[in-house]
Formats: sequence, structure tokens, C-alpha cells
Amino acid sequence: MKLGDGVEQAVHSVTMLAVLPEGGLLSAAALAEFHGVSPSYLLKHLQALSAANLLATVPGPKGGYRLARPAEDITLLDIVLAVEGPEPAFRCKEIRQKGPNPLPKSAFQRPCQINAAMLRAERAYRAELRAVTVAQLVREVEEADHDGAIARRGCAFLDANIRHTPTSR
Amino acid sequence: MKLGDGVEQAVHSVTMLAVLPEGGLLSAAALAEFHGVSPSYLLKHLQALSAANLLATVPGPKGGYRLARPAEDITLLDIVLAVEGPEPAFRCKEIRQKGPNPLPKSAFQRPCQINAAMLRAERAYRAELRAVTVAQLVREVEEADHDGAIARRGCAFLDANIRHTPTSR
DNA sequence: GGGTCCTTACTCGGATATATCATGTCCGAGTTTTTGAGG
DNA sequence: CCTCAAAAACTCGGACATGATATATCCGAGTAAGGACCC
Repeated sequence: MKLGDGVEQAVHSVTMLAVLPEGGLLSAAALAEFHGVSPSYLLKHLQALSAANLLATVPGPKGGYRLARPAEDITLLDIVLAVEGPEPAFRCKEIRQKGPNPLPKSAFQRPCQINAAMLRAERAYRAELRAVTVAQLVREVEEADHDGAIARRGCAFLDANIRHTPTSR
Repeated sequence: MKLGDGVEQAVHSVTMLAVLPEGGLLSAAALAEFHGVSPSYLLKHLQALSAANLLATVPGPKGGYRLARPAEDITLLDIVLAVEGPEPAFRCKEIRQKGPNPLPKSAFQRPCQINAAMLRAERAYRAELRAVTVAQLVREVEEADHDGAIARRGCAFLDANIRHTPTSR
């Protein structure tokens, strides 16, 4: 039961991208610098988010990442699944069928109840993550920062590093 | 987001110990053979369960494992935490505090909202596991095996391998 | 025959190698910008 | 001065080392059972 550190980086990065004004962009290098993490490693996870159609990329100089859809339509679950993979944490190896005197497969048509219980728990976990949108997360973070110090630092960094989608011509 | 295979082995082993008659014992070797897994590896997890006071051990020849308390008082959560460790899956590294222009620690007195959301989900996960007792699991497994083939195989194996707690004198 | 002691064999417990996956890094393909020349 | 084209630089994307953790294993300490011996 362990989540990789990449999940935290991914969520923070998506949250930061969510506060950009319309058409704003940030490069992977800027996101990595702001969070103090390895650029190459963060890039790996940003690519996973991009492959999952959560982020859109703009190539070339002055390029970068932006959200692929409104922050209201991106949930924490989307991010976690994109980074960690869609497989459930508990994978039943069906060891009840192993051992001596193996019974015919027909005896195990009913699903393993242990597996079922574990998956029920995981379903609850995912439901809780699905209920939290990135937009909601941004509101909570802003409310918790009531003296505005964190927001000021973020804005200063954005002013120095923000980019814009090329004007379509 | 991945659980080790030891969890499945541990749950199956505890479930098997739960169907023993009063005072019954099973050795780690017998449990490993029945489930078709590495004895040494299963032993490792049984020791973890023993350290968590879920299982009691009887040393010496004709020794083995038994439940340390009634099956109604052992939950899936107990087993998972004993095997995987008590730390939550998501561990906030506080990367919001890192990066350039680090703010004073006083600015981050409020907990990280992202961490809070992840922990909420994990709390739901654990609550679901805590709601399932081993006794309940045994009932479900028995109900799912309506033609009795699985139970017969289990009983045959038990008759050949069961032991008993030494009569206290 | 009964009791006591000793040997023995089996158990769990912890320390030790190996495999696998997450972490961290690198180089290459692609695209936009920029810059220069030409008209 | 404007247009066009070519080169360059910066971006993301995927393939490649490294380290930590889970997996698998082995050997040692401890204990109850079984047997032999003595009373």
C-alpha cells in the first residue's frame, strides 16, 4: 500500500495549471523549478497526464502545458489513475485454486469473496477521489491561505514564467 | 498504488485459521502447502500478524498458529495494516514549501489541502476494510460455495494437518 | 510400573541474497521562432 | 518596407541507468514431545 511520490507532484502541477488565466501555459521546467523537484522526473508524469488527455501540450519554443479541459471536469481520481495506472491495488492471484488436489475450474465460478471485499474498499476509495475536482481543490487551497502570502509568491512566479497559446491565425 | 502479494496470502491464511474448531492449530508449512506459496515467504507475513497480536503461536513440535482472538474481532483492516505497515499510502512531502523563494514556515500552518483530500479518501478505504470482519468473510465464502466442493477439499486437508493446543496442566 | 532426565526433532524468529519496480537521467524527433536575404 | 525561406533553439516524447523496496531464502534459538534409564 504505497503511492509513488510522482502523484503529489502531478496533483500540485495540475493545481498550478488550473489557476492560470485563459490560454496560459507553463513549461515542464518551470513547474519543476517551482516545486523543487527533478525536471526529468516530473516530465515523465506530465507525459502520463498528457497521454490520459488531462493536459494538452504546445510544442516548440514558448511551448508548455495547459489543462485539456475545464478544471471542473478533472478529478483527483483522473490524476491518480493516470500516474499510477488503472489496475486496482489488490490483484487477486486466485491462490484459492492453487495447492494440492486442484479442483476443476468449474468449482470456482463464483468470484473470490476476499477479492470482492478488497475491491469494495477500493471502490469507496476511488469514489472519494472522484468527488474532488481540481476546481474545488483550488478553492480550498485559496481559502486556507488567508493572509495571501502563498498566493503572492505564486503570482510572482507566474508573472516571470507564464506563456500563452499562440494566437491562431 | 500497489499492494504486495503477501496481503492476499495473509488474508487467506487467517480465514483458514478462522474455520478451525476451538483449540485447533496449523503450522506455517501446512498453510503454505495448501495455498501453493513459498513457505518462507508466508512465514514472514505470519510473523507480522503475530507481532500485531492477531495470531498466537505455539512453539515446539506439533506447534503452529491460531487466532489470537475471536474472528468477530479481527477485521480486514487489521490484517492489511499488519502486513503493509500503518503508514498511509499518500505521504505528503510538503513540496509546496520547496522551490525558490521559500516562505517562512509560519505561512504554512494550515495543512496542505491536497494532502487532506488524499487522506480523506484513504480514511474511506480503511473504514470499508474495518467494516469487514473475518467471521463475516468466512460466512460469505461458505455461502458462495453452494455445492460444497471447496469445503470438502478444505476439510480433507484439515483432517490431515490439524493440531491442537497442548492441554494445560 | 512409575517417575525423571536427556536426547531429539520440529517449530517459529530474525538475518541474509535476489528480482522487480519506482526513481532519476539522458538523448532524439518535432515545431515554432527568429533572422537573414531577396524582391 | 514587405515577403519568403532557411537555420537555429527550445519544447516535449520515449529509451536508458540507478536505487530502493518487495520477494524469496537460509540458518539459528527455543520448546515440547518422545524415549531411555533409574528407582
